[in-house]
Amino acid sequence: MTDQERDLRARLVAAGVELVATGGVQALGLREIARHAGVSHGAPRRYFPTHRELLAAIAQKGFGRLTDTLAGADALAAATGADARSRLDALARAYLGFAAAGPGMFELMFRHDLLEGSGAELRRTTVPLFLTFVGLVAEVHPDCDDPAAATAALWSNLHGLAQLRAWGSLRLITGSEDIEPLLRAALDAHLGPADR
Amino acid sequence: MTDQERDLRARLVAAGVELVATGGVQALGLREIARHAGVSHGAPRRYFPTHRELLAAIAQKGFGRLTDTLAGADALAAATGADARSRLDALARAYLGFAAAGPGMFELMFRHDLLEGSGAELRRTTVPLFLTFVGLVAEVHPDCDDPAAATAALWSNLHGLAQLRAWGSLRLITGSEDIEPLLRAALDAHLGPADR
DNA sequence: GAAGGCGAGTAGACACTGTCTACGACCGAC
DNA sequence: GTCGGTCGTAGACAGTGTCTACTCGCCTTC
Repeated sequence: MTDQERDLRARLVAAGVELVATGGVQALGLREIARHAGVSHGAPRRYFPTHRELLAAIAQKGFGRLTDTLAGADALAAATGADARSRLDALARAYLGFAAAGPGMFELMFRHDLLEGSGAELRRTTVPLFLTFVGLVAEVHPDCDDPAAATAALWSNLHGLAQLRAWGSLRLITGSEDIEPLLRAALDAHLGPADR
Repeated sequence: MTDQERDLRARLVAAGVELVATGGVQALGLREIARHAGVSHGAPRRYFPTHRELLAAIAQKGFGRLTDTLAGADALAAATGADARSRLDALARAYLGFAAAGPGMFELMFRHDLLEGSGAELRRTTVPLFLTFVGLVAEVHPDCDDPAAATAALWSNLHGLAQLRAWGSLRLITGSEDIEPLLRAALDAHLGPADR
């Protein structure tokens, strides 16, 4: 039994991460998480006064993993001597990959009705990451007078693509589940065509 | 007492539309909708076997209104002799305006956990509208070999912007709630800079 | 006109949820 | 050895969505 297993707080969060991966957001009932962690339904209250605070902690874990995923992808791209455009490409794919790998967690992370109050606090984790995004965009568009706006526009496009796919709307609209041409179109639009 | 008030099915949907506008998705409890419609909690079952089917009907109303809103905005723009680019501009603003005017309904419409099964069916309403989008994009980009992909990319960007704003992430990232520069950046990226 | 059938809505039960409160077991400090 | 505090348990409570009688009023039919 590791320290992490001993600490109920961490155990509850881990149980939530596991549950949301297998059963989606609706599997994240307070009692269900407690059961999965092997404690009674009243136990979580000691660490999380309310159900939402527990969900927020689980989502926090998700934001941490997203940050790690993106940072890892960017480090990998940078290590191979990729230019800014290629690094943004890698980041975008890592973002969409994260959403596709854990759609339940991805949904939780942006369900502000479940995280209300702590939502903005949580997403603060991704701000430093956003700044590296901005730096790369500024490198691609040296003459852009508002790189933050351009980056936010690109960021929101990735978000939209991730959710279009999660909702299964891609097939409805384009007749195919393949997100690749859409991602390429989005990146080309925001960053200019890739020179390959 | 109008016909609509007499027909409980329509009355329940209307109650849901009203509730989601004032109290958000979490106000859409089955019993709460029934109360608001002035009937007992068992009554909806006659028309909607399950809670989700009632929610789907409410969301359907939302998709209808979105379609009307966008069609109205486009008709207005077209009537003033606007070119394709300006019409897309108007459509984009109408889309974001719809999301901002009724964030609860907008959230419901894309909560696939609540609408699962009927979600794709619902969104089918917007497909014809999407096709007019594609036509306008093809007009702006006559040499584009995949206008559907380009349109889906633009569409997803608008989606992302709407949700970034709904989550209050704009201030977090750009330091301002103003979506205008982001919308402008997105439209410029996907459609080229406006010639004004 | 009376009787039977049927559809619409009511009311209660059921299992479940999140929250709250009282209780008990444990453990280190004095 | 006893006290105090922490941690988890167990039950109550109001609320939920679903399911199942049951009632009432209307319409058809004889």
